Amino acid sequence: MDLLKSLNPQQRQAVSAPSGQVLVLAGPGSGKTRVLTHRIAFLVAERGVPPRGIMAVTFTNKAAREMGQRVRGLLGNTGDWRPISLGTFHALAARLLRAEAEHLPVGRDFVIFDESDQQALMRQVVKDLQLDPKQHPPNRFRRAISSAKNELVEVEDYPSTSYFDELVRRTYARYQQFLVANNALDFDDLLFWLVRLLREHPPIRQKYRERFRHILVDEFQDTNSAQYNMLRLLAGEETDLFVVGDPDQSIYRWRGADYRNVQRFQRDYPEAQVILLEENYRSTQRILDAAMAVIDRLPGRRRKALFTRRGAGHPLLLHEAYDEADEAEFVVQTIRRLAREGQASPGQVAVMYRTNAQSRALEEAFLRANMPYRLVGAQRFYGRREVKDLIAYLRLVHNPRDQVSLLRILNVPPRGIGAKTVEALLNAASTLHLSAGELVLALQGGMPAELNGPLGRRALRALDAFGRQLNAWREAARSQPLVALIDRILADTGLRAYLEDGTEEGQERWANVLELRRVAEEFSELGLETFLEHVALISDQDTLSDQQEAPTLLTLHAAKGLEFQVVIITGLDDGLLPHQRSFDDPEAMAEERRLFYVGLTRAMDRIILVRCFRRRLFGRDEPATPSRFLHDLPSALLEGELLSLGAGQARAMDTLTRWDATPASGAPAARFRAGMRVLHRKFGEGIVMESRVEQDDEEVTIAFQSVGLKRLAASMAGLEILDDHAGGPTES
DNA sequence: ATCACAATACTTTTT
DNA sequence: GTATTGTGAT
Repeated sequence: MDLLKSLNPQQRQAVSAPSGQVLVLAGPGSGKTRVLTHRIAFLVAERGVPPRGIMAVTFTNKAAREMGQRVRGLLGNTGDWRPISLGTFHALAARLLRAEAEHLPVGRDFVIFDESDQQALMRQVVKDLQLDPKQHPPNRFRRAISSAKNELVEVEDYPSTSYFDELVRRTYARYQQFLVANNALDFDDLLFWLVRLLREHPPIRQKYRERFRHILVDEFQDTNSAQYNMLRLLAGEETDLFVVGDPDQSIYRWRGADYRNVQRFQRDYPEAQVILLEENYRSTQRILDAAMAVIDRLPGRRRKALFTRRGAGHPLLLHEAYDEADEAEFVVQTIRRLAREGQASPGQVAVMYRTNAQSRALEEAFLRANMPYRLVGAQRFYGRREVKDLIAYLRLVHNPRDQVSLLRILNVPPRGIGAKTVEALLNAASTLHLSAGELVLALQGGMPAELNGPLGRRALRALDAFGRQLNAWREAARSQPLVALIDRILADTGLRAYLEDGTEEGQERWANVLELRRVAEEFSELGLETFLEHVALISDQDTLSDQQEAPTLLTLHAAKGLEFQVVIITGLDDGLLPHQRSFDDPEAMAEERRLFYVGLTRAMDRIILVRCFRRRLFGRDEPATPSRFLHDLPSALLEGELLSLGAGQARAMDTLTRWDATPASGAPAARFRAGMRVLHRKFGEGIVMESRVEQDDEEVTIAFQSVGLKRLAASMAGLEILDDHAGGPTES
């Protein structure tokens, strides 16, 4: 039949495999997405499976959307079409949990806490338990609890084998209490609670087993323990389970993903059919050879012989730049050149990097060259303060028990509710056994004694006014479309005037608010709850628009599942890729290697690798050495000046060690020198340890008798020179 | 209560 | 280089 005609024998075998358990181990570019979409279409068209009975789980929402479109394309839009359930584990869990909310400690209107909400909550926990946040960074607890949840470890089961673990145990318990009080679940809870629900309520489990007779999972190597357990619970004897993955592309271990789920699957389902896809339809052979040279150094894996019929192709190009700016400039020029020579249009080029911070230099170069670009990264938008603020308003309207959101916006823009007032409010709320949000809502002119006592008239009036607004918004949420609610909030709070402070930045902030409003317009029919869920579960990849004819800038992680004609990987320095934080952990180093492998295998025709001698890290220039992964690439596959001890390296060393006494022209001469005795109006007397001339100021490090070492900006500090015993010019 | 500036601490990757 | 917290002045 038509569906199978365009496939190779292995793909065909997978697509038409009998219902049961199927594990497809697919190399990069082997058409695994095609296999999945064809399998779904095959089930519907050939086996007569109702689309409603199919659950397909992808890694990102974008992948889910695309898969839906592709399946629709294969089936044609005729007939009585009902949408297939497609989604990510988190979106799926959120949906099922809302449907079964009576079994949860939170209401069906729960909100989803993202990482920054989790952090805010954890700060409250640490404060509540009277721990010193300096000594016990809330973030460490957050992380420990997150991995515990991913491993399905309950609070009671958390080991207390060390002092730290004991603290985690305590914070974990309190953190969960706080979440419930906020009527909120965090990312990890979504999975954890669903597993619990399915485990403890056989009727519910049975219901979904009957509903979803076919479950398909993409990117199976990046599932974590909770997800795997969820899968096992959802799949009964009768379920057709079809998972696709590539252990070599597992890059989310740090988030709890465990590629050993692939082995676990084979152990748990010994009958499962295993199908291998090795033929590559994406890359040229040189690219595959390079990728294999990198990945084959990993021990204990099943080797894949990747091959293609696309021919040898171009060698990989290696370039060493001087610094980040130079690196970025090279990237821009290369894209220009490729376009000029007709090799690749800019829209077919991807620029990849290990850390988000690296995008800055690149963006600057693109802006300077007046070249448009697409930046993948939801953080950039949804992480912005003003965007988060507006979302917090909406969340509070939807769920007044959300204290994290309440505290976030209670005084933004300033409305006369300061720290004292907040404290009194929280105390009163806990005495009255209400959430702070509910208390504010209940005020309506009548003040309980708990607030009347400690607070002055002005503060009471401010709280009351806010309560009235919040009530009005809740009414608007019930009766009016989402955008009307947003407009009402914006008008009532005067957010625009607050944001637009006359600076360019202020304009941009307001523009971001409008952009969020525009996104909300698309959710007018779906409503507030769906909108909030969307913004909570949105992924980086989701922000990649596919229309523009511009190069794509993205992290290597975000590149998973994508392909480009030309891939430029920047920052191939040791410490960046592999990242320094992975050095002492072999498993983490293996993951860095797989990450590089993922980047390489995104390319269809060309790979360009770039690194630089000096890199700005921590705001300071540091020398960099070439990535150790570069040494694994056979030189036969490479083109361009060789790394390490080439002429360039010698030049760099020279630059690094040369004594340069003459300050750059235009820079002010240093006023302070090591050894000087100086007087500071607050810190008193001290001795200058070091002085560095910055852009148009001087950064002085001074040892004070009173407070020890301080680093100050000379122009701000108001230093008085007592005497000048300095020996000579100080240079770092 | 609010602002402005200064010091501090932290940046791997993200659903 | 950035986000958040802390401090002193108004």
